[in-house]
Amino acid sequence: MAEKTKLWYLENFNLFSGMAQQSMEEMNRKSKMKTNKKKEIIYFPDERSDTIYILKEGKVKISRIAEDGRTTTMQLIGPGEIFGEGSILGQEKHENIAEVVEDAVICTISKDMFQEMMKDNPALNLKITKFIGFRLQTIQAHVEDLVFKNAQERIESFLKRYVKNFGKQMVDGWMVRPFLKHQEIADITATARQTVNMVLNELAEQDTIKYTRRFLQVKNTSWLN
Amino acid sequence: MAEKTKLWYLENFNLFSGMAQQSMEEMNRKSKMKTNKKKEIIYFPDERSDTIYILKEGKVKISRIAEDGRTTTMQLIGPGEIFGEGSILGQEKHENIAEVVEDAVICTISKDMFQEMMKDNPALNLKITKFIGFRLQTIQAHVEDLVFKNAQERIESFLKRYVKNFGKQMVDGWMVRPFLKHQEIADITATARQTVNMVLNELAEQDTIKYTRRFLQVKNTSWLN
DNA sequence: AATTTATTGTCAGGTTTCTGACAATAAATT
DNA sequence: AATTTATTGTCAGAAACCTGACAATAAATT
Repeated sequence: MAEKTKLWYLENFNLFSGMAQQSMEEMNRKSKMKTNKKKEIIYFPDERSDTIYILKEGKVKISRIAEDGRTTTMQLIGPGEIFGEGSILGQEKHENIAEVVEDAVICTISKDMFQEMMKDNPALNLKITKFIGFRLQTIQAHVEDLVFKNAQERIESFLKRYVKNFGKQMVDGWMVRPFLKHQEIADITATARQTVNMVLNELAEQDTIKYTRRFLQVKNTSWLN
Repeated sequence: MAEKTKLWYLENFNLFSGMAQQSMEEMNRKSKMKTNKKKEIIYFPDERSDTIYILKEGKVKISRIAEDGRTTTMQLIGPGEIFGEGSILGQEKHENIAEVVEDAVICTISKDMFQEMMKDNPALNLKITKFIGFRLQTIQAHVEDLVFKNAQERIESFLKRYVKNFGKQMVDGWMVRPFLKHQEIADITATARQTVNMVLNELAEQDTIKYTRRFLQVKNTSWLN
């Protein structure tokens, strides 16, 4: 496999699909690419937000911490998504923590340069706009889940989304690897670790899923809806 | 008091402050103004979203309904705020219901015209951008409240926000009028009507607030933080 | 003013889900 | 391979809050 240059990443990015060659090279000049290991923190709450981040590989977790130390995950960012979008929405500071949960390749570009590019690139502008709209919808769906669904339903519908977003279809159902710790699922679904354990084993019991600490396999595909 | 023309409203709108006279008149031509009575529905879920709404007077409630009929309020829109912003974020359909909860004066403009205006009006563009960022923050704060706060805390912090947003400062504390039904507060805070009742009476007990069905008064101002 | 309707007040279960505690297992380290 | 550490499995008890039921009060209607 050929070495992956930053331009290679940018070109394979649907955010930039259809962008002129010239703009592409401009983006390449103006952005930086970095590899971040698991557990690295990309930004903290209260840190100034003047950068936007584009994730090419890996996973990043966007979360919040309460004063008493409790934690909740707002969203999991996967390849092809941007984060830190608050910077282009005029937010001075980050409210969230962004932490790498699977070794990541991240492109960064200063909000000023990005906005400059958006100004004379309507296609990019439109894509960002749609992305923001999508983000807004996602968070509203999160609220809806918290209000209308019970713990078991929240856990199940998260698992479904997780598999659809990050899994691969195989002969014997869907497969995601690596899997998450129960505590991580609990943080995402606003439940307790023990409840996650219970739901997971119930699903395994009825042969809907099979899992170890390393992978999650959905055996009964119709469960995915 | 002079009759309120639409132009009068537009000019007193901070969304358009600093806008050129010419653009102002263009906006006036392109938008419509309407008065909506309490309980009128501005839009339903699944309705096409091709309009943006600017609220000058009154209150509008943005909410969601589950299949089983349960309801939750995502936000209360007050004078000076826009809603239906999904239209300019590329969302085909509304996910929410927008319902007038206090007789309202609403300006509407088609998303196409609005985007046209944004294109050659950087100041307007910036304001909308910031507004969207603010909306995103608000919803994230909603998630945070649901996860970290218990029912009592959610109700209290909603009351504080409500008073700060919609109340007037008086010699003897803050005053909001009209007040909300307990069920409405329950819908906003994702609690039960009876719990709202309990919290409200507890606060009245300790002389923090005083309320009837018509108004809410905060007697102990330090409670507001 | 009398009557009807809507909203608030109160209370007793009942449910859901969390907490804490510890054992069992798997993974990582030595 | 043996030992240490991290994660998962299991359970009992507790807390928070909801549900349902009905009475009391306020508002709206006649």
